[in-house]
Amino acid sequence: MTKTADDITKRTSIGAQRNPASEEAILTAAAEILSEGGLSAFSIEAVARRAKAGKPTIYRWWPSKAALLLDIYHRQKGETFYPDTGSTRADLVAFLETLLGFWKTSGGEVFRSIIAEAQSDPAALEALRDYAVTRCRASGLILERGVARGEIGEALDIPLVMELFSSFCWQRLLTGRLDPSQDQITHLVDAVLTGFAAKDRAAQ
Amino acid sequence: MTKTADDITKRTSIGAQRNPASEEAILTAAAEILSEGGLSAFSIEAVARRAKAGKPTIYRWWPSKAALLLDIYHRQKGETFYPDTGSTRADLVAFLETLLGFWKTSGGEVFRSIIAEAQSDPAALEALRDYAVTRCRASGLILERGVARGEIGEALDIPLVMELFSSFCWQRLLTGRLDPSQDQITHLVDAVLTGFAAKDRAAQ
Amino acid sequence: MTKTADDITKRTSIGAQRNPASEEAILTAAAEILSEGGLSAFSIEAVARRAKAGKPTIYRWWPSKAALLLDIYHRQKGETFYPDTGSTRADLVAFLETLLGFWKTSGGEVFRSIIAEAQSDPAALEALRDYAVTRCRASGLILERGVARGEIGEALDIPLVMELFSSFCWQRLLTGRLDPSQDQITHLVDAVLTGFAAKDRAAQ
Amino acid sequence: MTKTADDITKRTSIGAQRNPASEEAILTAAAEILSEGGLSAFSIEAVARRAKAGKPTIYRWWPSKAALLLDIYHRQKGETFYPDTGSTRADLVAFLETLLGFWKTSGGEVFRSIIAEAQSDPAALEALRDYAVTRCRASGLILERGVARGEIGEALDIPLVMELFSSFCWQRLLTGRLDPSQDQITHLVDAVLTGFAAKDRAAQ
DNA sequence: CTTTAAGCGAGACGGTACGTCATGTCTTACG
DNA sequence: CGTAAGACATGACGTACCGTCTCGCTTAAAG
Repeated sequence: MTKTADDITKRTSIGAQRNPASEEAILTAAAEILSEGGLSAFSIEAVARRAKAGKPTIYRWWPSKAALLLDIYHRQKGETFYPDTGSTRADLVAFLETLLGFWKTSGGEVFRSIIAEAQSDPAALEALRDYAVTRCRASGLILERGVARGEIGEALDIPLVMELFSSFCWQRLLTGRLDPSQDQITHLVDAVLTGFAAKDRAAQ
Repeated sequence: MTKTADDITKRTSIGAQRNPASEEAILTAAAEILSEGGLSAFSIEAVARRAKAGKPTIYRWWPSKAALLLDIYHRQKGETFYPDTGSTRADLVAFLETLLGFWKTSGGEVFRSIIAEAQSDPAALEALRDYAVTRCRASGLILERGVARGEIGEALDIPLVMELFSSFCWQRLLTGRLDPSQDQITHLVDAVLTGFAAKDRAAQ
Repeated sequence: MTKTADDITKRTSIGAQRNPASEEAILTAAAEILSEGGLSAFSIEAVARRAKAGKPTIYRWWPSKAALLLDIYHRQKGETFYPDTGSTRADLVAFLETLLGFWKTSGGEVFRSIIAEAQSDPAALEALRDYAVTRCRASGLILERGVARGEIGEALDIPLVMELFSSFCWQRLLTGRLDPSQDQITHLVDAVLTGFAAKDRAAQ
Repeated sequence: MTKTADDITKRTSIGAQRNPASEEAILTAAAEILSEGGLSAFSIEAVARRAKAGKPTIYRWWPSKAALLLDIYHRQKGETFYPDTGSTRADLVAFLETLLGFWKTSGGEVFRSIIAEAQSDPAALEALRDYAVTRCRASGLILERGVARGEIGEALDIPLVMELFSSFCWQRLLTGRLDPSQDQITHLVDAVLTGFAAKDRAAQ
């Protein structure tokens, strides 16, 4: 994303249809404001000012602050791939590292803003809930592959366990601790994967 | 807490010292507003109005909205006990159920407001981080007892694992899904405790 | 001015331009407050409340309380005419009576508020000074006609003398004594016009 | 006025009576604030802060801001003398120059604050009115001497004419134009003293 | 080939909340 | 009882955003 919100010449209506240049400018401006000043600097006014857009234009297409935030997030995230190394352990470690890494570099500010916004906006809450559930199901792919390989028992509630892992990332994001060591991540994955109940008991 | 913010007659200064009646009235009013209208209804103005207190009185003692929220939370939470049933599994299940239950009935609205607030207030973020770390360490008691009993290996990073469990609760709180079934909780505890890697592999 | 600030139904924006209905409502409300409660009741908040206008709308168009007061005064005063009876003496008497009369019935409260405000607001002070100087020059017309008629010598510093007469009115306004008798006014005009130095000396 | 409000060591109650040191400190502090920041900087809070006095101490002895201002003014003004040069004209010129000069150097800020305050405080208005009337009567001494000398006819309403002169000074004070030239003052005095009606008419 | 209808920027509108300041009253602790 | 100190309820200050509105325009599609 090399171009910024400033490189407009003069946008105006292109007829009775949504102007992609305005949409572009608004989303870019919004993302910039968020990354520069955080959620507290993020207001519809500020976005409109920066994007040189009218406020009604924003309200026309995004009913709330949260909707705008969600749009920014999806545009930044792009496609999500779940690496397939052949090992559930490695896949899980990669999953956690990728997510935390993405949030650390760019998307974190946006996503934590979405979560914050959802706490006072019921519609945003619902969107967030749907998103979270969907993501847990999608990322379950990692464990499903493990089941197929016979690494994991079939009785496991896969989305529930994936929720556990993603929750850990959420909590780290929300408390500003996105930098767990490589060791911590592998330790965590190992602990959950093999269970931390003493092995002699498991052998009983 | 049977009495509400309304049962004051006429508060005034009691000299050059903090008036406990005002503090009481403010915290009560704040808690009521939060539980009735959620975070979006929660403003210093509204608290002052309801508590029949002056805004400066609030700002004098609570530097920010977040500080007020934290105070409310601590007052509602009271002492935290970690049940000791003699079984790590049962202790963990009880821990999760207690936390989710507390959030479902009263404290949840407050705590999710704190998290939201922390996403735009650096000081609140720090307070939240400290609180989260402290709580994970404290709740580690459950696993420490397990280690002492020989149920759990000594190599385990206890706070990290407790973080996992509490994160799950956070995520449920933040997505408005505080009602996992009893089964889900036990399933989750079992999965993590015994590991979900297929047992024949563990036996290898 | 028969209609009051209350007879609005529902004002709103009429586009990116000043809404005359709002301006009207604000000025009317401000004038009413001033005449009912005096300067101490006059606050931007109170005006906004009564005019059912937003505070920012007031601040957008009137940078200060003083600016608002000046606007009210000009609107109340309307055009100023200096009667031409053919006699300087009669013109001066009429001038004083008209000014004192106007202040007694409606404009006095406004003008003394402007003077008060100017004592703590440099911009208002400047506006007041300009106004005072301009008015003294304009009312000099009365004496200029006298000069043209040969009633008054040409060497007289006309604005300075008019300042003297208007000052008298100011002082009466500011000390709440707007009711000098007809006799006092004529006595004053005569004293200044013919000089109060004993006539035998003038004849020397 | 060499000592300032700061040279206190530690004032406290001297028993059940007014503490002169506090009174002194309060008046000094008030005068300093007024001369440094003008009326807009003048508040009971600020005075208390600077004088290191309790607010109730101020309220106990001065019922209003205006009372405090009046006290400051009287203390600054000291005794008033009306020079007696043997010539009414010279006496009047000296009177105007002395008054304007005093206001220019020190007392002006205080007096214009009193006038401003009186526009929103009925009690202050009354005090100001009484003061103005008294002063006009007292300064009438100048003209009374002229009458005694035969310079001025006996029919003149002396206080009314003195009001005219003092009004001129008030107006200059209130519009921030305390620097009329020597010429203007003498011109004014001459104009009023000898009358500005053309002499040929007076001779008719 | 016009009309029409929607989108656009701009920005004013009535509001609400912000965080700060001053008001005048009150109580305490001390002398 | 007078004092310094300072907390209290109240309410105005001036600012920032909110979400809605109308303006004057531009342009693609419908008649």
